[in-house]
Amino acid sequence: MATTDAGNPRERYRTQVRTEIKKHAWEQIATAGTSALSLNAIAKQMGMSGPALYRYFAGRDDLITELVREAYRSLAETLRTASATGADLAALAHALRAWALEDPQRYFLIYGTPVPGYRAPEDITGISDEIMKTLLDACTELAPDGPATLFTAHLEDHRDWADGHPAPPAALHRALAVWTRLHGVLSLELAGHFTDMGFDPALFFAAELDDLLARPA
Amino acid sequence: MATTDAGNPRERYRTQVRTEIKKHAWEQIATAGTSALSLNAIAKQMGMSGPALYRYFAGRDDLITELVREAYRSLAETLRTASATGADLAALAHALRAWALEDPQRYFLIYGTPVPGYRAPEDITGISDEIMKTLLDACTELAPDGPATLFTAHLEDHRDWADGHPAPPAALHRALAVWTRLHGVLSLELAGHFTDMGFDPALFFAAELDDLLARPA
DNA sequence: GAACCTTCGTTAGAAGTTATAACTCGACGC
DNA sequence: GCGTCGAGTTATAACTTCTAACGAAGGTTC
Repeated sequence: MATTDAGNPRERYRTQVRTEIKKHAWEQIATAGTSALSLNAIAKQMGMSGPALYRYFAGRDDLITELVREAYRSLAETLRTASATGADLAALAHALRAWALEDPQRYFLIYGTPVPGYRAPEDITGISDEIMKTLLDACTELAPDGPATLFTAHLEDHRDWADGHPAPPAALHRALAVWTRLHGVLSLELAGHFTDMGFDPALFFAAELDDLLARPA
Repeated sequence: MATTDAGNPRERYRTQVRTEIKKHAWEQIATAGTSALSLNAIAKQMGMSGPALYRYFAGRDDLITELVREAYRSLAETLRTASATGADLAALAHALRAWALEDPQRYFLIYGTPVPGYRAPEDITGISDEIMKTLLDACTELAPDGPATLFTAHLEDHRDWADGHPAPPAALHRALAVWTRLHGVLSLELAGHFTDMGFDPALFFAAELDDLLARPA
């Protein structure tokens, strides 16, 4: 929380209003979805009228981008602290699920339907790199090596995304599998595709996780 | 295409205009995303002004619901014809991927970020049941039985969603795994999370599929 | 202390959206 | 021929984002 609140009282007030705006924005998103986010409604809730918000955000897109950044930071921090307290891959996965269930729309803000033209700012991709790094750490720690397959051979030649991480190809593969499989279960659960199906999503998530932990590749 | 075009010329004109509206809507969605869909813009493209569209759709939500229905129907038909031509699970998976790549926003219309309050009409869940049925068929055909696990035991007691399908628990589990894992890879690929990572998404998809085909559980 | 200047919040307004109401016109059945 | 039904129109309300111009209140500088 020790974000740069410069001694300047003007600046301090400014950041405080910004965070209050974002707080209301998160509430709106959580209840009605990102598409229903309205600057006017936020302004009304804060007792000030319309265009005042443009002193704090360049526009709707800028606010949403800031929320995406915040979501990425929150996820990265969640996984970082989990990893720092000696969590293995399984604990990391459960931390991810808990974080996602805490606010499904926040999860979808990161991993949900993209807007065709939109390209995330550079600093955001940096945070996503950190997330990938903690995932790669947990995967290399789990099983240093594994059997070579067609895809691990391909990854050997295309490991730029690992950003110099010393993970062996099998760990790279496992990291990708963890990411996509957990996202597969999680996103469909959060989207409500499992409701009325009868089975327990938590058990299915655990089963997928067990499978990821057990297998060599 | 043999949808009920009643002999009534009035009715025929009506359905033709409806399909033309949907055609323009699909174009808008494909290029700018569902959130950017504008009834006004569609009307302008068709050379008629604004409120005329309300003769054909009750509103924006009604049009989108119809598009969702159409997307579900398209996917169900794609998988049905693939299955009818003797396709196994692998071919089914590749048909799914081809269908998704053909129009990513159409895929996200079904499996993307949900609107918190929204509940799909009854007939749509019916189509989704058919999709699940062809998936279950392919899974039972592939491996009639498999080892009992904790989750298969749970599925044994919660198989209402299979809707009376005679698939053994292992096949139920495999169907769920196929669904969620392929969705995991596909949705992240379509959302652009793999761009700039270097590896080939098609190879990763194939690797996940191979894993799904090889394993007993 | 007085003048200045930056920043905040305001109101007014443009351009866009969904959606409703009321009206006109044309085609079809009798 | 005439009535009815439906399609498309304009007008209007109630929204939205966002810009422009203005007033007021704060801190800074002389």
